[in-house]
Amino acid sequence: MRTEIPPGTLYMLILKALARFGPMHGYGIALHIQQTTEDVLVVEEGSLYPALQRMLVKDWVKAEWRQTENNRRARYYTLTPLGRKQLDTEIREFERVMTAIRRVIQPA
Amino acid sequence: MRTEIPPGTLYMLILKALARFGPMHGYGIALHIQQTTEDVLVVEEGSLYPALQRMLVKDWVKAEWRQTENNRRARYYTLTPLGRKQLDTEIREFERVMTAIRRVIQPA
DNA sequence: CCGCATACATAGGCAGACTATAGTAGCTTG
DNA sequence: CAAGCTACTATAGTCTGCCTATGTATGCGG
Repeated sequence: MRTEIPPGTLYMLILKALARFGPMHGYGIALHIQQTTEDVLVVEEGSLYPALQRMLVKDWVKAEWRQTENNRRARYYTLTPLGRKQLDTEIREFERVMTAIRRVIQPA
Repeated sequence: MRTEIPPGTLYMLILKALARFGPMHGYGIALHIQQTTEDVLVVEEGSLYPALQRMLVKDWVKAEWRQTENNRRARYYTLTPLGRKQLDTEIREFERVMTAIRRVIQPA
């Protein structure tokens, strides 16, 4: 059963994918997330590409048109230093909030 | 530093509070969540009361006007059987999604 | 050459939380 | 005993952020 991406986690997932594997194109990022989570998290195209555009503006990633292994045109995204910093921030914040939620739903 | 309630988790937090402590009024629920999470999660009034109204309609809770310990008028909410079932479902779903996210951000 | 997978992009919609505002009533303090 | 603070409920309107739907283009396998 697939789920929507929990609001607020999309940037983090994308940034992390780029941090792990270096430059990737959008389609590849989506595929990676879907496969890593065994289809639990599926990033729709209508979510992904607008998010990548916003990330370009924020200077979290930079983009470059290249050829894929399949000989197609694709836009490869690379994490910038600012993007890496953002990733750290988002992961820390995520952990903080999840810890808080656990305190409510799993009392000791 | 306080955070917004992650969208999709509000019902779960409210339901869990009622499951733990039995009937509570809205204000008490909000206070409980805030204190349990050491001010990380603060439920705004404009989030809480509309949520409780929706939960009444869905028959997850029932409500009853009573006096508080401080001798004030307040509306006490009680979990219904359907509400308890909903809580179980939401917690399971939450864990499933969090596990998926961890697979992406904390690769083994 | 047809169908499918790959790949990017945008417009518009909707859910769900927030901000702002409003009101009532009991306690507390000077 | 008046004023102000706290407890408590409630609603209208806004905004953020992901989704649905749609359109375009191209390479490869049968």
